[in-house]
Amino acid sequence: MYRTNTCGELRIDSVGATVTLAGWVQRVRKMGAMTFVDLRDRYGITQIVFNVEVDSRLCEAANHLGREWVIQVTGTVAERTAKNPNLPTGDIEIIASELNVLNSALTPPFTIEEDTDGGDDLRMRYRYLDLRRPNVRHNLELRHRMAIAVRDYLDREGFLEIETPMLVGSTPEGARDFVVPSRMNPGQFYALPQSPQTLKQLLMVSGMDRYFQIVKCFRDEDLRADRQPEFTQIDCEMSFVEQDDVINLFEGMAKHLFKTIRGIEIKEAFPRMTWADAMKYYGSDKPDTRFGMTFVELDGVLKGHGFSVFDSAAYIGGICAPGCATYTRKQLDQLTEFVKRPQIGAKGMVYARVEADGNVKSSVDKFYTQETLQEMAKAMDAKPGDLILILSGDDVMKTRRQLCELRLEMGRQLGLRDKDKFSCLWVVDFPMFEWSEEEGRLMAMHHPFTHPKDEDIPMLDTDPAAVRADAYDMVINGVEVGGGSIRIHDSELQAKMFEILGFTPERAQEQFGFLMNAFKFGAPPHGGLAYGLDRWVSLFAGLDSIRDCIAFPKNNSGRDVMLDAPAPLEQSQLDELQLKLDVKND
RNA sequence: GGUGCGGUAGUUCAGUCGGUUAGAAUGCCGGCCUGUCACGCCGGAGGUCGCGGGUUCGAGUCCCGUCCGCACCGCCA
Repeated sequence: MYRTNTCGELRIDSVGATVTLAGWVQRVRKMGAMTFVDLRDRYGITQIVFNVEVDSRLCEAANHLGREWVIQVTGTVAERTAKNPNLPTGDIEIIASELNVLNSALTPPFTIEEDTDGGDDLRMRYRYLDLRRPNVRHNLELRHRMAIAVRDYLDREGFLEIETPMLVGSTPEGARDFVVPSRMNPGQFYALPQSPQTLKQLLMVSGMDRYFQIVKCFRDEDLRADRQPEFTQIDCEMSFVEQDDVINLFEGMAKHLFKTIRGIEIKEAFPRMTWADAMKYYGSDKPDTRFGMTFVELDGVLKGHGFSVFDSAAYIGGICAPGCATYTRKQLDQLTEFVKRPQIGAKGMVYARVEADGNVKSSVDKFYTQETLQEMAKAMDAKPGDLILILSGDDVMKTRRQLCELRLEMGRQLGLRDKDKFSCLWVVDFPMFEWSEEEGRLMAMHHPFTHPKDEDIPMLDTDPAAVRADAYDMVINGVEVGGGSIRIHDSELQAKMFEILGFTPERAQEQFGFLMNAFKFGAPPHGGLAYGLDRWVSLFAGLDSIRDCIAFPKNNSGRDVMLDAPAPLEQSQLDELQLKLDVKND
């Protein structure tokens, strides 16, 4: 038996017991005739004492232990003379009578502590050491607890967890596929699923009624702090439901997660905001609603006064930053620089302070009378001491996105984006399609299986761009944590959708015939939703990157630097697959 | 595909206007120390300044290229 107890469980009531512990050497403190060793495992840290007077040879052996050596210690639990209140086991220590080195270890390249000195790259290269650190481990423990809570909730709601294949067919719409060559079918390829979308719809045709799966999805697109090429979805689908049924059930799941994981009880229903309002008031389809500063459109007030920038603009919008009239010229210049950065792309920024006496002083005073400026302040509900920031542009959507960035930056500067505060909402009534400049055609905003709003179906023929969808996203603190839709279950409507998306009937049949054919065999009305598990965990753990809650993530270039993948194949493997490479090196 | 920031000791970083032997902290090694827990004190070792080229009497520092990392834009039905 390697151990009788873990390094995290012994307390004062065990004093006198003989125990054996095993773990990693966190630190050795030599005091001369006495040596302390902090022994660590997943459960905690326990202090081991070696004393020359008790056993000089044992103490000498302890003096030669290195960091991260794996040892086994037998001894007696004793009450400490000097207790450590920072440690759960801090009231006791083990007076060692036996020491067994199970394995020595090289000195780790970075410290295995709460705040490591290792950079991201090094941590990923030695991820197995990084995972020994308590905060990374806590994230994985949180992830585990969330997965358990999800299964618990969905099981009680009658959902079946059903696995769908990882080797599926490539689909043209959506993200790029990761492809897998088939040896038995030379020249042909599987694709890894971007999501189990069509398969879960087929499960509804099968009458499974309520399905879920905690499942890996794969997308061969560029990475971000919140995007990995393989990520985990809580994927769900239900039959005989309308939008409200799906929203209510998964709002219930969100509340269940908040309660069981964060101890936060949310009684009231999540607000619902139309996509159009989200764009109008926040300039984003995933607004951070932890704070206000919503957009006010100022075209009516500020146009036609001879200021050519505004007079020629298609959109003028402002936000009111409460109490920020004290911003210095330097701070305002920095904000202007911020919105002019290439990633944001605004041409400039106009500001106006509401002074203590109610007068408005702006950077464009020479174009506007005090009366007009007062009218603007009133439209924005600005009070003395407030600061008004205005952006304009000739593209409404682009300018709103720029103003969105400015709003988020102001929220950050004013400390309004507290990681321990949560603001949830549903964004609903997404447009069915969006125009793709690159493709020169309409693309499905959600996906091509999304049901249009019943009242908008007549517009499919006349004005498809105006059609709204039965699609919904859940947004928390500006993070899209999940989304879904009611699906089309009628083969003719599905065929029409492909036609609008520019598919020939032949190609639609070739790519999605299996689905449209299935719909002809009695498909129930159905809909569903997928939550992003990585994002949920990151949100609850307050992480800046989803990498910190994934055991073995990829780096910015999609590489696993520990495994050194991807990597070239052996020629023999290529031969077996009958593949010839033509790699361009330029 | 693009933009920005970064790459100097095992690690995290500093390094002025281009100028003598490239520093600090931490880690590592050795010594001292009986109540430490970020122990303390003394001593020591440790450098291809990412790589290649250029400018210069002289380059960690300036220029060009390149590789790598991070954040972002495009992209992500």
